[in-house]
Amino acid sequence: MTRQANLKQLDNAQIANILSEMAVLYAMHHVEFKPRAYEKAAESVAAFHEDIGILYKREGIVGLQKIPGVGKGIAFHIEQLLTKGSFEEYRELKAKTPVQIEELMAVEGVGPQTISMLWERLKIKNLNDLEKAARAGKIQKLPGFGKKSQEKILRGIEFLQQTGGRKPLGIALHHARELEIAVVKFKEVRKVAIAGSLRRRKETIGDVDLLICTDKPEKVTEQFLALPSVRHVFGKGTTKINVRLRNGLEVDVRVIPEESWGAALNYFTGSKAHNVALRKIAIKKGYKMNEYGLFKGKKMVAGKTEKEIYEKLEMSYMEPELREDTGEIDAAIREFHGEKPWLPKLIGYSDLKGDLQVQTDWTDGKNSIEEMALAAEQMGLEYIAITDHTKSLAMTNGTDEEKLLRQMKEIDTLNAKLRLQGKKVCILKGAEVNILKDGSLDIADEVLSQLDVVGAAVHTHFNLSLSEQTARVVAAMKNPHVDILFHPTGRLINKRKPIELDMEVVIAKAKETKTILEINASPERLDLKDNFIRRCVERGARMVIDSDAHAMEQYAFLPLGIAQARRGWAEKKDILNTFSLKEFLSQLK
DNA sequence: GCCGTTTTCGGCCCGACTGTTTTCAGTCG
Repeated sequence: MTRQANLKQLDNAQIANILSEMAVLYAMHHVEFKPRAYEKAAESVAAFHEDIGILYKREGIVGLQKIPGVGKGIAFHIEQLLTKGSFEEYRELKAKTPVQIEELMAVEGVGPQTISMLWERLKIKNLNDLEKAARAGKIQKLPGFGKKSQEKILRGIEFLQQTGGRKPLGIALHHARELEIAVVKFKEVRKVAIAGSLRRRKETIGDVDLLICTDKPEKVTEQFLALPSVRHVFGKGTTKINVRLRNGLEVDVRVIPEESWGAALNYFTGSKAHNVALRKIAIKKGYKMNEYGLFKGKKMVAGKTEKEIYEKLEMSYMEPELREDTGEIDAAIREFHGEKPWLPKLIGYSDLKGDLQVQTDWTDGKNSIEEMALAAEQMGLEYIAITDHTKSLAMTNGTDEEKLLRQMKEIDTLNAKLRLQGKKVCILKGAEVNILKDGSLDIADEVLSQLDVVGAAVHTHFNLSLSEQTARVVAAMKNPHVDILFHPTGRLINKRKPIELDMEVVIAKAKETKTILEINASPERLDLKDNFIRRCVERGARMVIDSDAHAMEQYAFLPLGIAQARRGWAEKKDILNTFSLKEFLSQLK
């Protein structure tokens, strides 16, 4: 079993990056069909629910071929990546074109053919070279290029340097909704909708797709371009405009006629993979499908609503969060024909009854326990757990045993006061206990046993090896007082990588020890992320969705967590804080 | 290179817009 030994530490994201580089390299050399094959494989690897290295250790090359879009050829390449860190074709192609593909591709408007030309003619290898060449006016002299292409490249580089490309869901959603409100006020606008990855609630957003339904496209585009929030116009046509807002967000606007509303909504919501799969099915059934509708010959047979399109294709309606071509279409077809397993009945956006991670001014929160409780009641919650940080997290003024006991008394007093005032919200005694390097906790069991709910979390030693980190977290889950594992992978979106954790083991142990895994809804965390949530659902491990609020207004994070749960195919029953207080408490250890 | 309600061979989604052209390639979603 040579494959057991000496695996290079390549994670899914790194493998996906190399496969996607292969796609570009083949495209640069005008190889047909391979680019799409590699790109598809890269997407599945990036979204795969398990660490591919672990999958390979367990099941070998045959296991790798279980990844959608990965056949014999690419499985072999992945094996090479895992065992040797590279593979022949990759080395050869890189030798021919030794350029920084990922950073060049990130520039808006730059694709494989441009990169190829830049290398051949100007020996441009990276973003730095590109910027210099553009500033020196060398790009506009290339065949097929001109002054405008050169300026576009410079703007693209500037944008990348400012933003790093993608914005967290929470921020993009907020800005997009403001825009939606502004547009809906235009007189000639009949309907507005946010589409794209934002409608699917992906954790980060490249740009906003805004659909506008109107009979007067010229007038509406004119009004839109005159909005004070529009800073720069990249392009405008009769049905499509592309702008950058003052807040840095890039927006694609499509103007849609009423009869095509559903087709356009479907088309621009994506994902691309979901669309491609739908269109293939449409073709098989003798239709043609585009953003204007579903057509039999020249006759439009559906398009006004998404539902009627799906029905014509003999599938049930799929919620936007499911549309990633990861099994939802098969499930929708089965459901339409009355066969199981059906699509999940996703947890709804108003299904949460509690929040199990709330910090207060006892540590690093902004508001008092009482303020947080009253705000929770306003949000329609029935219970919250106060989970201030514990002592080993010195920078947050963490609580020790003595302080925790005092806080418990205060919570008793407050609960009594709230009852007298006729309030319904109940405050649970909790803590966000630190998991120390060896998996033990920084608060004594005797005190933990007096709390209603105990959350444990990793806040230090992020760099342990896979086996050490997994063992550490499992040890904490085995503690009979630990009810919830908070933000299990510790990642910060666009800032900090997740800790090395064997999630298959963590999920199995969570089930075994009756430890709940948290979906932390804080916009910078969204941890667990969607693919792990889906794995928990499949394995029957239980979860909660928490805001991790450090201030009253942060309960508004909860819908972001619900969105991730929906992307992970979670139903109400999978998320324990959809239960009433009594039911919830009965589920704890 | 992948994949199968047309298939183990022969296909592989579709349209808008831009820039530099004068009929189209490249990029994007």
